[in-house]
This record gives sequence, C-alpha cells and structure tokens, in this order.
Amino acid sequence: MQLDKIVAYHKALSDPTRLRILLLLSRGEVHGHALAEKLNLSQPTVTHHAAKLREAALIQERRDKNTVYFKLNPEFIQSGSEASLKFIFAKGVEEMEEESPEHSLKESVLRNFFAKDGRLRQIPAQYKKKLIALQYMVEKLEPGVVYSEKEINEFIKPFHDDYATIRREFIMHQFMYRENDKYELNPPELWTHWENVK
Amino acid sequence: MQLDKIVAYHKALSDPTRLRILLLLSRGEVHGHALAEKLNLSQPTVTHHAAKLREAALIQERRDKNTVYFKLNPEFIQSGSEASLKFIFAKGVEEMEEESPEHSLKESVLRNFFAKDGRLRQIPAQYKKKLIALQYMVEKLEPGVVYSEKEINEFIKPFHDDYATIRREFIMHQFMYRENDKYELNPPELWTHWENVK
DNA sequence: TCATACTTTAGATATATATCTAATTATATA
DNA sequence: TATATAATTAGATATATATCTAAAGTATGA
Repeated sequence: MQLDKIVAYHKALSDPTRLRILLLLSRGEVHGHALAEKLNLSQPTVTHHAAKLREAALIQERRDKNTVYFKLNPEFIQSGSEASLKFIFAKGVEEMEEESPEHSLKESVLRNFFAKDGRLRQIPAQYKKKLIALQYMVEKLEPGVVYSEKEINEFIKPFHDDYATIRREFIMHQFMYRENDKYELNPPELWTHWENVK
Repeated sequence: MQLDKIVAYHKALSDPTRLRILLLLSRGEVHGHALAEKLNLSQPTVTHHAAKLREAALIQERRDKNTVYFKLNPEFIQSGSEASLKFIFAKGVEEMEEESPEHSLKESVLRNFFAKDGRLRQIPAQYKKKLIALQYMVEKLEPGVVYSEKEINEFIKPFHDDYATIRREFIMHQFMYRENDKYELNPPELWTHWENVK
C-alpha cells in the first residue's frame, strides 16, 4: 500500500460526521435518507460523505428501487489500519534503500576533492558532492564510540582546518548524533543520502 | 477515547508530509533541520507539522543545545489505531443506547392516538410522536419473518387506511428492511428513536 | 556582549473541504 | 404519461490547512 492510499484512508476517517456514519452502519445497513435524518444533515451532505467513504473502500452500497443502502466494509477498515502501521514502522527501511548506482560520482569526488595526503582541498559547494565527502570522512570513525567535541575536532583537523564547520555538517546531515557535548556515530540508515532527498 | 481524539488522530495521519516524517523517524531520532532538508521543505513547515504530530501525541521531542530532536511515540500510534477500530465496531452500541425516560410521552401517545378498538386515529404529525406510534405497530410483527408487500399492507389496514404511507414510514425510519419487494423487521438497534436524532 | 545557528511565531496565499440550497437525474407508481 | 420519492450534481460559502517569507525568540560560543 502506497502513501496515497494511506493518506486517503486517514482522510476518510478524519471527519466527525463520517465517523458517526460508520458508527451508525456498524449495526447494519442504513439508507441515505435515514442517515441524513439521524445526523440532522441534508441529503447532499450524506452523498458527499458516502462518496469519500466509498473511495476509501470503507463502505459498500446496494440499491433497492429508489433507495441506496450503505453498509460497512469491515475488512478494509481493519486492513487500512494495519497498512498504515506497517508503513510507518516497517516498510520504511526498504522504501528508502533505493538504488545508488552513482559510483562514478563518488569516485570522482574522492579523486578531485581529496589530495593524495588525504586532506580535503575544499568543502564541496554542491550538495551531492558535499554529502559524499562528509560520508567518506565520517566512515573513518568508530561506530559505538562516544567522542568528546575535542576528539572530533582533532579527528577532523587532518582533513581540513575548518573543523567547526565540518563538525556541524556531521550533525546537520545526521552522520552523527550529539547529546550533552558527547558525539557518536549514527547508524548509516540515518545518514542523509542525496538519493533520499526528493 | 472520544470522537474528537479519534478525529485528531486521523487528521494527524492524513497528510503525506506527516507520514513521510513519521517514516523518517521510524529509524531513530531526527532533528528539525534535517527533516526540512530531507523533505525539501522550509523549517517553519516542519515546525507546523511537528506541532500537529505532537498534539496527537504521535511524537516526542528532546532538546540539546539549539537543536530539537524528534522521535516516534510508537505506543500512541498503535493505540490510536486500535481505539478507532473499537469506536467504529464496538463502542457504537452503548454510545447510542442512551436513557429513554420518556415513558409518560409514550403512554400519552398510545392513549391519545389509538382508539379502543386499536385503530390509529391519525398519523401523528410531530416527529417524536410519529415514531412512537410506528414503533407500537411494528412491534406486533414477527422478527425473522419475511413478508410480502401485500402481507404488510394487510397487516397495516386494521390500524389505518393509508397503509402505503405507513409502510413507507416503516422503511424510512428503519423499522423494516426491504429487498426485492420482500419486507423484514430490522433489529431494534437499527430503529430510529427520537433520542438518537441530534 | 555580539554573532551564529536553530527554532518558532506572524502573516499571507492558495488549495481543500464540509455544508447548504437549487436544479437535475433516476426509479417507481398511479 | 404524470407524479412522487430518493439520490446526485452544480454552485456558493465559510472554514481549515499546507506552504512560504520575514521577523522574532532562544541558546551557544567566541
């Protein structure tokens, strides 16, 4: 289930009138006219809400003569709820682990921005390239180790004199995590990759 | 959990940007600036959405120096979903079974609108009273029995000559259910009671 | 104490939507 | 065929909201 569907599902349920309609339907079929009466609304308003609920597959309809009867589609109400939980909690990982076939760019950045002695000639101005350079440096840090600010500065200095800026960029792009002046590497899933950036 | 809370929960989840934020947070803390970058949005926009998510208790915040870190509140995401299913499917019954201490009105209607021989003198014009009279008659039908239209007419005639109108009112107020010209009593939970009508 | 960086607030704008009335369509019945 | 009932569509209005820019607030650090 993709984003749009989940949005539509919650939109359908994010109106008090529609929730009251579902509640009334929970005990069995009700027709449009009766809904309008019970809710003290005009019939066009009921039609309007019924359309929204139908689009989200939350109700079904049947016609008998002039009258349209509505009833719940309980499966979809349930599965929509499950889908959105899955979306938030689980699906995230694969979703964002897209392809990154840009090896050539990476190589070119490393070759052009880093000198043979390993120093960073200058901080790339272009966003993608900056991320690549930052990641290259940060990968030399030890995961799980808690660094002081001073240690981070000392780590960066051999690459570039402006350690303050680079240290800030580490945080900004989520390569690292800071709490009470202690610095620690984030897991790579949290790093900003330019592929992630819409 | 009452209607308002459930509406707020689904409203919070009914925006694609907010879902993407939750997805980004599903892997750990992220701070505002990083969210703005990853989503290609301005920081005020992130603040705006964060406020909505916080109001719905879906995220929590922590501040370190100038930076505000957001993280999921997974319990609430889960429990909101459960609550709304409960609301639609279960809670309905008690919700609507309010008090109905209007026995005196019922007695007065039965006394004044029905003659000693059981005939309905006239169809009450006042909504509440009409429902009482209709219910009184309909309760003499057998639950579970499928009636033809003709049988329903014959049933009504001893009460009142205008059986067509009364038959329609039976359907209209959900005392009965019609499908392919077959009539059947609805369960009383579906009947329109004037207490239900806002 | 001044400048910087992150966040929030204020205000503007454009879009979405919940509701209504009036008109139209669809179906059934006399 | 004309009438009645239920539903839908069209159009109007008022409110809500997602987003932006600009300004103000807040905490840090030199």
